[in-house]
Amino acid sequence: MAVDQKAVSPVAPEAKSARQPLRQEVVDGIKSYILRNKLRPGDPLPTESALCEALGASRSSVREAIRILTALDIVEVRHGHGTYVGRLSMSALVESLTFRGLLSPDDDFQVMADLIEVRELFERGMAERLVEALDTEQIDRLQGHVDVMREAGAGKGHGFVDADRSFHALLVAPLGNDLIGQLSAAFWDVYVIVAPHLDVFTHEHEAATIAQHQRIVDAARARDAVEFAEALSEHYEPVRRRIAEARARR
Amino acid sequence: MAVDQKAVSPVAPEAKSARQPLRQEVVDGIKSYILRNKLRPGDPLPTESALCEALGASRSSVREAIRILTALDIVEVRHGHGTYVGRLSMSALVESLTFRGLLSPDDDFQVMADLIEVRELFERGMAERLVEALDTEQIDRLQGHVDVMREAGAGKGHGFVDADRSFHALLVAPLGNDLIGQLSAAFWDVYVIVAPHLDVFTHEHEAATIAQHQRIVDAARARDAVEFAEALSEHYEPVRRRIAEARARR
DNA sequence: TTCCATTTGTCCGTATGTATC
DNA sequence: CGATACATACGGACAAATGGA
Repeated sequence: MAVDQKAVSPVAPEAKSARQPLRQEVVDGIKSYILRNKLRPGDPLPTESALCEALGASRSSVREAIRILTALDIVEVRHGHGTYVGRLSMSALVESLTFRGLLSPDDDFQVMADLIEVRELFERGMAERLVEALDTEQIDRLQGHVDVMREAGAGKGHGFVDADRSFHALLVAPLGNDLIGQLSAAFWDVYVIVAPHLDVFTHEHEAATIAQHQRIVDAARARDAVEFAEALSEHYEPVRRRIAEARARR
Repeated sequence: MAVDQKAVSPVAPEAKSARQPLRQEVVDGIKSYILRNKLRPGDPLPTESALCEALGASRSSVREAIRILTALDIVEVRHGHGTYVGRLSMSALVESLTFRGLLSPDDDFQVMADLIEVRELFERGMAERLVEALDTEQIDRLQGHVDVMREAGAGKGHGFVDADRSFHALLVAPLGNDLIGQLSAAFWDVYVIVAPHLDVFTHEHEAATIAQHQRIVDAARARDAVEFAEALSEHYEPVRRRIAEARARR
């Protein structure tokens, strides 16, 4: 049915100083269009040809602008279907950090160590609030993830790591701070992608890992913030050690 | 002179499942090229035409791939000069978070509140380590930034906010965790960009802000972690309050 | 199922703007 | 100043994917 708004503004004449590349104007134009019409993730955007007309740019420029916005997950394109507002996820951060981790042959281990440290800071720094905020149902779901880890074992492979990822996602959820949850998940993704390339062995000792997660759940159920923080330490310590070992191996 | 390596790999035939768009293959090809040759930020990349030949793609596809990589700050383009390895900064995160903050008319204040909470967590959660790690010279430099804030006042405008930004960047620097510093700076940038659009007044009371920073410096000099953490609380509390007030104003 | 319209993906040729020598 | 190398931008053409008739 087509939205009835006045369409995308035709790009200001820009007087003399057109220092800015045209595609950047198109990027800003599309951003403004989304904001002006208060679109939400998933909402449809005009077709490429419509954007060309509205913004007075060639299809190449419009497409390059869309590519930039796609990389930032501000728009999402479905081949043969259309262009839509993106999910505004942390995908760009994951890509960027992953590449940084893979690139630096010197300090790549530092990148990994930094990642883990921030994740631990999120959980340990919020220990008091977490043992308060976690309700019984959430703790039961945490226990469920630990059980899944027990069943999955080393065998099926990513059933284990998926449960681990979900566990930590659920752990920080009750904070009500989406940013922490998304950053934590993003760092996890980066770690899982980069670690194998650096000979950092993840989850070599499943049994120990499971026990550490169990201790975290038990501490949460007991509402014991100190024990909770110590359990987190015990969980992150071997991760730090594996990174240090891999670093020493080089 | 041209680097003498075997050039970019010509994209695997990909058997049957060529689900992936060609530009994505080009993206991966350029990434691989950088990794394989261990290039560093600032190093030159092949020209567009060279990449076309090497990867067997048209200029359009190569250019769109470059656009994606520039959005992630993995490559950097200088018009009329060439293409280079990017700085791998957090620019993509800033753009993405900024847009998210501007987009959501409902929970945009939540995005801002989350940002501030993470920044405070970085500094408060590291309080013990910070008062240990900060040496006299660094504390003197912190004091210098506070002095700059005093002189700048409300007058010159961004001399004040620049000093504030530098203060917090320097504050977390001794942790030796670049990720924390870069995230903290990125969140600051997002806050400064988004806040004016939400009628969140930043720095309405310069005098109070200066006093709060001074208290942080004094606590660091006294190596008093508890006082240090309390000073940080006093500093972040009015920020949270301003966001809450703006939220209530809607 | 086939056919068809719509939309994005890819390619090419050309012209222009920009930086360096 | 011109010459060269490179990125920017345009417009047209055809291929591929999607969804509906």
